[in-house]
Amino acid sequence: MSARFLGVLNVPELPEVETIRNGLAKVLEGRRCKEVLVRRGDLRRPLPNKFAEKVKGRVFTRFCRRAKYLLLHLEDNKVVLVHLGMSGRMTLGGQSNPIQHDHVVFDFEGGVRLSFNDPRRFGLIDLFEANQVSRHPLIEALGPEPLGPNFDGRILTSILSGRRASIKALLLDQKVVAGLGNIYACESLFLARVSPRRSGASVAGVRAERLALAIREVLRAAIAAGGSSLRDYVQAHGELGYFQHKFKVYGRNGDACASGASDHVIRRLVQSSRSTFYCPRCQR
DNA sequence: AGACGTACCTGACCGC
DNA sequence: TGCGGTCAGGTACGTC
Repeated sequence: MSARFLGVLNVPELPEVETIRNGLAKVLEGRRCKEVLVRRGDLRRPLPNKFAEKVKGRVFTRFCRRAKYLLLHLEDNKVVLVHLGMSGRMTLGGQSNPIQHDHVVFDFEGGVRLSFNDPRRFGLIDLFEANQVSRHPLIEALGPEPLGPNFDGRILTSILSGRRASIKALLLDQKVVAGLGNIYACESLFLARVSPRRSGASVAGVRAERLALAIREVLRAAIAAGGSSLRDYVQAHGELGYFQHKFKVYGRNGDACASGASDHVIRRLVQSSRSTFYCPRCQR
């Protein structure tokens, strides 16, 4: 098995984490971890004490996700929580020498190696009891899972009610909707034809319904794209080329808007010191 | 409470 | 070729 990235080229948001979860589960679910090597423990937070000793020898039983968090369940009712931050990747390969920024390396039976690689070290790894997942400080305050069965315009309206900040800033708040980052927040607002400058409270009723549907559609499409390249990857055993698909507005300042209207141009603006890309004519 | 600014971190990119 | 400056953004935290 040649080393290759099971990671992302841009920032990992919900769809990327879901694709990684799926890819890892296929290879690692039910496998015993034989060895853990911590090369750098000073991530966004320090690795838990004796992390390697506690994970070594355990079977990884289930691979789950909440928002942008990976939850890797162990046989002894513990959970390894992984957040990829800005630049984190999970690479899956054989046991060649670790490369730069491979901070934690897991060797599984069968000669499979999982590496947590994160140049900026904005990511983190934690370990705790499985029955504490919903009470974990990083998980507890998260907003609704946008692909969950209860996420719709009604619930979005109630979350946004009374909020005066811009809808764009609010979509980045993980307590409002869990799992969106800058890219899919922009893409969702474009698909919903909602202006990023609107106040949260003004997104209600039909408009909130449109936005909720758009968020789900954008995330589903991205996961589907990730899944299809995952199949290519499994067949080809090469490097993953996914998440290269074109975004409709993100990073496209000055481009023609996808609506096709000749006078519609994508613009960039800065909100909460983050870039927003949108079509001022389509999005109201 | 919520809105905002800043820090964390490093690779990529640009201009000189 | 190299060097310094700037930008990118998820999240935590401090401040008003």
